[in-house]
Amino acid sequence: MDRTVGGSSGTIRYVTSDQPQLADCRARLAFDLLANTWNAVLIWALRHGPCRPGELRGRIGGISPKVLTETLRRLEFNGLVTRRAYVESPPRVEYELTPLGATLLGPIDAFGAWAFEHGDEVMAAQEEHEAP
Amino acid sequence: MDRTVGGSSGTIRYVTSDQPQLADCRARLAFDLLANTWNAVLIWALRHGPCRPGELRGRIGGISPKVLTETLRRLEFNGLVTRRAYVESPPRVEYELTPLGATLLGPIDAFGAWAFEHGDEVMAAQEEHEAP
DNA sequence: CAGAATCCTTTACGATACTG
DNA sequence: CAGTATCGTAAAGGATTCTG
Repeated sequence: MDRTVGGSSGTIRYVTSDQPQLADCRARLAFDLLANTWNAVLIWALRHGPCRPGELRGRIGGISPKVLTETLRRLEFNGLVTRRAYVESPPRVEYELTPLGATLLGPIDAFGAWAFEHGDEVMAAQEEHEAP
Repeated sequence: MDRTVGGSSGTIRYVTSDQPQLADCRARLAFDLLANTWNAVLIWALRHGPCRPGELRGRIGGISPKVLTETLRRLEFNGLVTRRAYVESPPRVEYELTPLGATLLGPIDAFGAWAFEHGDEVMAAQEEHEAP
C-alpha cells in the first residue's frame, strides 16, 4: 500500500508564488486544516475526552469507517490527535485530542456559536438564490 | 451551461441518519462553509472592504481565475458576499462582504490567531511523522 | 479585466465486503 | 470492534484559451 498522507489537510502545501501574500501566510495553515468535511467535525466530537471509533461514528453519523480512519490518521499526522490501542480481544482503540489539538477547540467553538446565531440567514440566502 | 451550485459548501446537505447527532447539527453548517480550500481565504481577503477580482488574485496568489469565480459565486450563493458590476469598458467588478459575511470575520480571525500561535507545532508534527 | 468554456488530474468520500 | 481492501462516483481545483 502507499499510505498517502498528503492531500486534503494532510501535508500543508504552501503555494509558492512570486509575491509573498496570503498564499504562504500562516493563516493558510489553519484554513487548510479545516478545508475538508470531517477534520473539524471530528475534533469537535472529541472535545469531551478520549473516544472509541465506534462511539465517534455514533456521535457523528454519516461517516463511513474508511473515511473515519483516514481522517483520524490525518489528524494524528498533524499532531492534533493521539491514537492508543489496547491489546485486547475484541480490539479496543481510543483517540484523544493532544494538547495542541485541544487548542483548536476555541476557534472551532467560535464557528459553532456563529452557526447557532447565523445559520438561519445562510439557509435563507440559499433558498432565495434557488427560488428567485 | 448547468450552473451547478451544489457541492463543496454550496448547498449544505444534512446527512439524514436515524439518530439526530452532530451530523444534522447546526455546527455542521459552519464547518461546511469552510470545508474547501478557498472560501475562508477569500472572506479573509475581503475583510478590508470591496475588492476587484484581479486585486484578490494578487492578494491571495495561487488561485486560478476559474476557481476564483466559482468560489465567489458560492459565497454569493450563501449570502456572504455581494457582486457589483459596473457597466464600463474595460469591465469593472467589485466583490464585498455582506453584513452576514462580515460576521464570519471574528471566527476566521480566531483561526488566523491560532495559526500564528500554533502553526509551528503543526509543522513540527508533520515533519516528525515524515521522518521518524 | 472579468470570466466563460474546455480539458484534465487528483482525491475526497461513500458503499461494501473482508480480516484478525 | 477496529481497520483494511476495492471499487466507484462526484467534484475540486489547476492550466489554458477565448471573448466582450
